[in-house]
Amino acid sequence: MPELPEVETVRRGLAPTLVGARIVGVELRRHDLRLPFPKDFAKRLRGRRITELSRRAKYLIASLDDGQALIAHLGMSGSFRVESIPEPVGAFALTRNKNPNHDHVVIRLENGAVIYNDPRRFGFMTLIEGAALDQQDFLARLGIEPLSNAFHAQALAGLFAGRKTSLKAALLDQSLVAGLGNIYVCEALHRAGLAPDQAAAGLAGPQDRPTKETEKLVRAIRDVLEEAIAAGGSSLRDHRQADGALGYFQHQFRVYDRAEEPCLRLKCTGIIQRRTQNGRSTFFCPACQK
DNA sequence: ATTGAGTCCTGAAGGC
DNA sequence: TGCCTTCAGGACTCAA
Repeated sequence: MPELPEVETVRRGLAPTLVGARIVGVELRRHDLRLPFPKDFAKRLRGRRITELSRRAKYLIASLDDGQALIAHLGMSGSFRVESIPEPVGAFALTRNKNPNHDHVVIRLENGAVIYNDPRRFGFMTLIEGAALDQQDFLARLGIEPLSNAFHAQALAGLFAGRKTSLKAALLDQSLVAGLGNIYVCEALHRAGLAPDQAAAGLAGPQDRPTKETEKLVRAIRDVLEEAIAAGGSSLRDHRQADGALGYFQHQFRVYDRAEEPCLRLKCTGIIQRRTQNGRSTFFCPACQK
């Protein structure tokens, strides 16, 4: 499931191919993903040169030379792959085990193609005027970028103040901190030694001043995201890097998908538990997460 | 305003 | 073996 580290991995993988390249054509194999493609999507992209490939939370943003921006969200199962021309007709060697029936978008460049594949179609793409980027609803609603300087204990304490919801639900709320998903929230909470079901407001502390726990949580989130990016993301189900390589951070999970296995914290003798919280699986160690 | 439940989708995994 | 059911989850919409 692409969360921030996976999207960043995809960005880094695609950048050498996309930045500076001209789009010679776009082929849509269906009219929508989770959302419909905007009107004249292919036509508005054709002939444009990509000037920059950036990321905001789990969104990829390709800036174009005419001021437009192509926004892509990978949903749960979206991935890009790069193919160089000539594309082998009828050959499946380069599809890397992906069902070509789920190749929904082909972006043709002068010297190759970038193909978007998404079995579950929870992703989407849209095209907006760059000047309106910050006003786009789904981007404007996003909270703090967790790898930015704006993400610090004081800010997090302010966001959590007065929240009745659980710590885990608060961290999954993209309007507070943007880019975390189920896996990295579980991992960060374990690293910080914090129980997922405690009230988020408790992390705000008196006068909304950050507590030691808030400081720990900020560090844990940063660390786990940076380590995951360095590992090329986590390959669960079908996340791969743009060059088809697998990320390997899943081997460093300490709680996610480890129910009934021993806690990996030094000297902790707890057993990892799985519980459903807000309709999502939460993995945690009841012994060392308080 | 905040919060939680329901929804979309397909492939993997488990049960019989 | 194979069919059937259940589950996974990001982010939207809706309702309390």
